[in-house]
Amino acid sequence: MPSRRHSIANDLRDRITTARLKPGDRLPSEAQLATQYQVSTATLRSALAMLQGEGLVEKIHGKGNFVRHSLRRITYAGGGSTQAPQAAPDATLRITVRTTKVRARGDLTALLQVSTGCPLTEFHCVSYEAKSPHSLARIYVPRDLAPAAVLNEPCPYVGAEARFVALRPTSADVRETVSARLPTPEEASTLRISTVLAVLAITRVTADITGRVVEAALLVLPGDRADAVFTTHHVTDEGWTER
Amino acid sequence: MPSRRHSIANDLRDRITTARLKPGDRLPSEAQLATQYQVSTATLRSALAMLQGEGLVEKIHGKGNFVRHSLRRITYAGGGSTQAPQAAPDATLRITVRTTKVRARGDLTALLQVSTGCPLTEFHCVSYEAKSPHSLARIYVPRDLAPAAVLNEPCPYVGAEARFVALRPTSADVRETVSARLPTPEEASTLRISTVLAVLAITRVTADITGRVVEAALLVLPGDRADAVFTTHHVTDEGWTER
DNA sequence: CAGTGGTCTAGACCACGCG
DNA sequence: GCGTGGTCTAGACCACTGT
Repeated sequence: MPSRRHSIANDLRDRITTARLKPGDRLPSEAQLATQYQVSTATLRSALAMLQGEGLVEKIHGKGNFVRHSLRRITYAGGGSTQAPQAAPDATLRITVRTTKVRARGDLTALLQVSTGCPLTEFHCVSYEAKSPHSLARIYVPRDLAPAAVLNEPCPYVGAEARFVALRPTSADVRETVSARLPTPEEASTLRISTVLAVLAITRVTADITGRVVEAALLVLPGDRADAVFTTHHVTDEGWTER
Repeated sequence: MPSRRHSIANDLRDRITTARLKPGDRLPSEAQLATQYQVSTATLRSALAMLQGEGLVEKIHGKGNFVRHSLRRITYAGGGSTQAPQAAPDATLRITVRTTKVRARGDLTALLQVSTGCPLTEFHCVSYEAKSPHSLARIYVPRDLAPAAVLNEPCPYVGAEARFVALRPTSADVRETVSARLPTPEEASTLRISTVLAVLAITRVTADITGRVVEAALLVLPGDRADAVFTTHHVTDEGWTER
């Protein structure tokens, strides 16, 4: 038999998916809902937690629980983004970039294959779609190979690597490691998602033909609306074919 | 100031990562821990929930809380697995396969590009590493193109597609869609993971050179120890165009 | 300030695993 | 049966958001 919180979650989920509760709507307060459902506030909150994990509800401290806007799905196109632009053509993404100079340490040294203390440029990018945080990226580039002209441009998290490819038309290898985890508290607040909503974490390392790593990107996408797509064309005789 | 449950989680996490609590160890009962930390059971349980989400602790109803064995990391190699076998060379994976005949419905029809009711063979695979559930796969193949000899073999979730490639040496396209989410209750119990531990869900669709979809695989990997890796070798002389 | 969610308590009762 | 975790209660007090 379903537990109380499952029943409540199911009921609220129904009301959301059948649009009786519409995106942006504020739910009754937790105290009111608890009274309506004849449960304690703790039980009601655990029901809401399930809906948060599914990305249906967003809690805002001091304001209430809101039905999330069903945002456009985010598609991250793997393989170095060569096949097509991955943003929807009509997507209006606003991107904030914070550029800082840092020095390699910890995992970054291994990713970039540089020694500890190596000077790097960090791009801390947050993209927004209509005020709603959309994705998060930290991109690291060794400072000795980043032309200043490139570094000072606004840099979409998906575009930095493409720009470098354009500048240096050598072959490059891209290695993308994808994992699923819960967000760090900081990531959760930046993306305005619940700490119980899984994120897709992509680590992308780009190397030039000499094997030198020219960029490492740590991307974080909200799991409720992000997919990473990788398309492989197996080749027998002829060269690559474009889709 | 960190909340009580954060302090407790941090303390227990320390005791686990510094091996003062070793893999397989049973923690004191929740009531005992609550007394030790001078908190209520509810607070203590929420601290344990954080550690579950990180994959450090496994709760077993009626038995206790256990420090998880740190299992070998799972690496899923994308790109159709042509470059290398993705299982560690010394991995001892035991795989159970349940083969059933089903008919296409719902999302499957779109994935396989067949009509509703089309006869399919479903492979329901669970792989184990030393009794510990490791990964979960549901693989669907249109029944009219699956040689019986292949279908009756034990079929590792990673190997079915490679086997088909070997049998039919035509070019093939592989499209892998990766997402992060919380497991369904069924997936959580099969993989013996917490329902708050994110999973990496990979949908892999393989097509032959004619564009016919020959296989759809739905893979679920525990997020605390799985990565999917995609490697792309860019070729310059072949005429890629940017944007 | 009033109203909201966030944390926490000190219990109760139920369901599971094992001897 | 006993000890374990799973669910739930009816509060209390704190922190944040708006007026």
